[in-house]
Amino acid sequence: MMQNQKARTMKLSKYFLPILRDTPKEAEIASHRLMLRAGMIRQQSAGIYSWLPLGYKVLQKVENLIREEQNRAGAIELKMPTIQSADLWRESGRYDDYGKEMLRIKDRHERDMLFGPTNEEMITEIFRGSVKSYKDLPLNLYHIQLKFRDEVRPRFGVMRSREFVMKDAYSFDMDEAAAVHSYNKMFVAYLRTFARMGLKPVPVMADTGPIGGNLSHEFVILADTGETRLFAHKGLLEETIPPASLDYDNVAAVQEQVTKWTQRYAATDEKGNEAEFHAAVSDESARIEARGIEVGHIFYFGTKYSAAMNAQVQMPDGKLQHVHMGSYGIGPTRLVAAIIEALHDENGIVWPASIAPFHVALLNLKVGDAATDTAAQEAYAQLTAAGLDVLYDDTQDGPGAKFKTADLIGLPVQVIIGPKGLAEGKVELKIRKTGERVSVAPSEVVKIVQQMLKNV
RNA sequence: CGGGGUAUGGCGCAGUCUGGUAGCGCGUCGGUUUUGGGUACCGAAGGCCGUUGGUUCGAAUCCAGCUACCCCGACCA
Repeated sequence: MMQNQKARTMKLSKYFLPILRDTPKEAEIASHRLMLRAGMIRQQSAGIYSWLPLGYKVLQKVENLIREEQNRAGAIELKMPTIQSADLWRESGRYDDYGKEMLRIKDRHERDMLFGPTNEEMITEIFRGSVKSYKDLPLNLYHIQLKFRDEVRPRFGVMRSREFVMKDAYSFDMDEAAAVHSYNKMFVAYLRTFARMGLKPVPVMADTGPIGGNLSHEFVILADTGETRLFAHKGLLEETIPPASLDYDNVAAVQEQVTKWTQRYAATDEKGNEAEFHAAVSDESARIEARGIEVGHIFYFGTKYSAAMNAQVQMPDGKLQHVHMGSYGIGPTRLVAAIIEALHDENGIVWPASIAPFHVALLNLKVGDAATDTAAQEAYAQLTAAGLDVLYDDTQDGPGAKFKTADLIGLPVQVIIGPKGLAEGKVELKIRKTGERVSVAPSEVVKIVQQMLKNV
């Protein structure tokens, strides 16, 4: 508990935050530029990145928020290895199908191994070894783990990297109807996950690609720099997110949500086309033809893997049945970039409070001045005691530099303590997102900051 | 994999055409100073100029090969 507390708040002078003033030349899009400038990531080789402390903090918050919604929807977390045996993939037939995107390696005994690009085979192997009865269904297992796909052309920083983090969940059901409910639960969980991160998710019909199957949706965040082209009804952007109180076991209620979110036309350019779109949405002003970033993808693929790998359960009538499966992916590393892409301004990143690396940037404008130091230290202690994550800029930098840095790293609320304000008995608070500033008495700081955080 | 480009301190760049042993801005470190939107000054550290080979008395610079990285197209979280 004590250690958690320590890790959550930080003095900048003791932190590792390598801010860059100049933009590295390779960074073409805002999120990549800002992540490098804010000292969140560092490239190690093409498509492979280190996550520096500030970036890693955000990544962990994103992962934890995903966890919360996966757990709420009934999925159960486990952890599978990154290195897999080629034999598993030979069983499903994908060892040869996957091609050069799969990183193949040999161990010291010359056995064929691989760095997993996904885990359908492995989870099916785990399932079939332990689950034998329909009574143990439904089951949804997930993990959050590094993946490696040897992309032909990695680009845009962590937006499309070769090594990346993926949350992948796998559902097992006794028949198609039950499997669709499992699919629907993940559909709802995804909507909630992205919405809680301050995004407007657009679920679009998608191609099933090499994963296979016949029911699939991509969750896309609109952004000009996105690589997915999509056609969608504008109404989707105003649709209401399913509430946390939704009963995930209520099949009809969950279906109702999915129906609401899928009744309007929305498809990627691989699945749909312009003519079809225009026919479906006659009102031109209600059409969105845009680019977006794919942050999640869900599939129902029936018995494709369970049949290939012989994963069966015994049914009530005593007969064996191949289980119906689905898989559900979110890319937390890409998501961090997508959030920045969607939420930034000319001064830097604008984090939503739910995933901000710290809640508060505390700026001491005159380090070394007794009154200012004392006031800042007090504010630091009070905010920390109130359970807020604080990054206290206690460096010797001038005020200008501190303001620029604070705007760049985009913490939701800035608490600004300087001699001018203190002379009037005031501390200045600034909301990063709106730029709105208010001056308050030092004793009010915690209360007002908490109010501000509720709205961002 | 096809097309285009780049490689010089942590970041951004100049120097290459016209060979003579490396420079600027920012950052970093030490000090002084300053402090309400990148404060100023003094001092310091840091680069076998991507790599291998060649030409030459001498190569960051000329020639050849290789490698890495970036950008534009087909795949994905």
